[in-house]
Amino acid sequence: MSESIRILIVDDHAVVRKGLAMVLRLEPSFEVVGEAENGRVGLEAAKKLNPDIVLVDLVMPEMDGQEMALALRKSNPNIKIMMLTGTEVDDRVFDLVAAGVEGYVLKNIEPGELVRAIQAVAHGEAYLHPDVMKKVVNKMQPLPAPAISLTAREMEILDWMATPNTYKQIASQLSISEETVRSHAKNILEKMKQPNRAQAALMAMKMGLIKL
Amino acid sequence: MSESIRILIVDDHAVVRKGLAMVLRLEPSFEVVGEAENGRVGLEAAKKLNPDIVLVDLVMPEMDGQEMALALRKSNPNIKIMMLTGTEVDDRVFDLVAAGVEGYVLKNIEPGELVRAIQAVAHGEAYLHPDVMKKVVNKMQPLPAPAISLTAREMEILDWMATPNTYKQIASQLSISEETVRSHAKNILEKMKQPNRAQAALMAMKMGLIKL
DNA sequence: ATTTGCCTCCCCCGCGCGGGGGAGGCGGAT
DNA sequence: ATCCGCCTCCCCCGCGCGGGGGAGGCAAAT
Repeated sequence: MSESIRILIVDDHAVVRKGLAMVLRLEPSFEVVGEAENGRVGLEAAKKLNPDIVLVDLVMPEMDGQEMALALRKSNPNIKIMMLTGTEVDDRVFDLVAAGVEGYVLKNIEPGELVRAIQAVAHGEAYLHPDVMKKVVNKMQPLPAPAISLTAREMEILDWMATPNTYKQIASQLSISEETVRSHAKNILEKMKQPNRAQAALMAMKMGLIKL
Repeated sequence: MSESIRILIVDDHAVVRKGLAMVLRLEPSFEVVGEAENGRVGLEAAKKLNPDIVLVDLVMPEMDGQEMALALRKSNPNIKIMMLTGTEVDDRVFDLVAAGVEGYVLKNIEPGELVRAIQAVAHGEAYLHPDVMKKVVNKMQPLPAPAISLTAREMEILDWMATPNTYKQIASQLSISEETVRSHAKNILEKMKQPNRAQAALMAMKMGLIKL
């Protein structure tokens, strides 16, 4: 807050760059330090200028925003990345947030909101457009478990089946016979329609049945 | 937008309830239709009043916000849930968003922001406090891969190791000898320091090395 | 009181797999 | 021209595990 926020704008349309720059310069605490017309140029500019944050258009010729974001993340992890796209939420957003992109806004955002978004991201927060956030949150929700009803004991065994322990080891942990564990395991595999421990464990993880 | 947003407030502190109600009534499009002092009461009130959205304090006696949210989600999935907590972001937030809670704000939120958050959630968007969002996004990022460098071929084999196929089947798919697959598998397990296919597959999934 | 679901325990068989060894060809790096 | 990483292929051993049986006890539901 004490120092100004140094911004680099990367977009293939000159009009958009100029427009963004104009809007952002209205904010006294912002300093637009550079512009670039595609990912390749933007990447080099970012390395030279070392801005606090880069505003990157997702769709660009030569090198798009996705590639640039991944590359920049590797070379300069301290530079925050704010992704800009059209009104549609792209599925690439998952790869982007997974890659550590801090911000994601749509181009129809209101200037005031954009300013707040940039401030938030520059201060170490994450800012995702509501639509994007909703998509991300939805993605987190475990898949609709297709009618798999395991008993409490079976859930417990399933947890253990996702560990390196052998059935014998699991048995001694639970103070029951190995045969009992094998019995439960058989029922679990049948209920889950999985051929072995490995697949059952993977399926359980996908459905959120077991902790990661 | 045409109709007003009907709100139910659930918090164990009367002062907080009154304060919230007062703030929210200032917004003409809001209608506070009820208050409750704990989850159990709030749950019944919600079923009777069928509000558009419930503001729920996370920590309450008798039945806390988590329990209430899960129960309400089951009985009335159409009612939006906005969780309120102190200044600390609780780890339960993961279970909550996974359960489908649409909103999560801290109590030090500014009134104007709270109004906007409620409007956003009521309109079907998701609103998470920036700190919460950051935590959630971080959770999505694959764990920092601790220096596991697999060759291209090994990555390919690893993918297959996460499937139900036997090494023999994988071999025939790739048109190589089963022995070669076993060879790669041995190297992979050693590099990943995992005792078997199952653990390697789970680890690969956690690290985002393989698709879900 | 009978049924039903759940947990418990037992036997046998075959095979997929982990772990140990070794070896040859091929391409890039130096 | 030599070295080294990668991919390829081979052998043997032991055991963990999947799949097929069956059985008894106990509590809740009916």
